[in-house]
Amino acid sequence: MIQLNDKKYTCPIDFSLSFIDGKWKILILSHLHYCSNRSYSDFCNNLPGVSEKMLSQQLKELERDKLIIKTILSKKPYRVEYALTEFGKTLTPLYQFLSDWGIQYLKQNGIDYIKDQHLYK
Amino acid sequence: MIQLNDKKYTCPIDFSLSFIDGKWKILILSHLHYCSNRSYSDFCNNLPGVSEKMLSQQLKELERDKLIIKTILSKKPYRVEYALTEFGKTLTPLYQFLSDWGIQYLKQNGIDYIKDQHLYK
DNA sequence: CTGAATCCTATAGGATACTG
DNA sequence: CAGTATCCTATAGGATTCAG
Repeated sequence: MIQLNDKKYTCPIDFSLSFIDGKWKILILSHLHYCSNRSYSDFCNNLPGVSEKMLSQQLKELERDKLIIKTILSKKPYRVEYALTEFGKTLTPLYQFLSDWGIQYLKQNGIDYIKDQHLYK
Repeated sequence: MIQLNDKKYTCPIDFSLSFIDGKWKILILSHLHYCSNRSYSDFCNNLPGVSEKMLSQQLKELERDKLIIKTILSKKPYRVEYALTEFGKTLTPLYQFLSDWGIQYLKQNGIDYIKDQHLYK
């Protein structure tokens, strides 16, 4: 049992997972990976089904864990943008793998995501 | 929006995640990766905190998704063993990365998991 | 030993309305 | 635009007991 900051983890993987648990975190991170500097509403529009509550909650946790950083662009009109930190970028192989793995498996099920990407908007 | 078998996914990553969601799946899979052919009670003993309900539920889903396979070793006494399928092994980079990433980050927090692994049993 | 079945609770998560 | 706050529900998940 690993202990760090009053929390316990059964193994390193369990520890890693603690950064990316929650329904939307990996999707938020990967969106930032493929398209950096996104606004709050960008996420709303590109994460079908996310509720505002979850979005702001997960964004806050990701920010707390230093995986993303929020920059206030202007006070009025109030504008912000989110981006991956250097630390958040160290998870790049994760997004990449999950994406590649999914694409490959979808292909075996007759769905060519790359070729027909425009269909899946 | 990608549709497959009556389910919808926002992107390939979302699709991949559908195989590994649930609190214990990745840990179960990684345990099988590092130590193949485990029995039901092996999991009970090596996944601190897992309830029997969750364990059997997640094992069943993993089996349904063809990521693991259950072999009945003997009828009486009733004995089984679980192992990764070839398909399940295609997720190996995932376990590996999450493990490496966690170990590295732990190290930066003064925890040398490799060297002191015996302490974390 | 390997689970399935029940029952229960906490929390994840959604919908909506509101604020600077 | 970028969130908060509130209220509500569904489900994840735990504890325990039972069964082949």
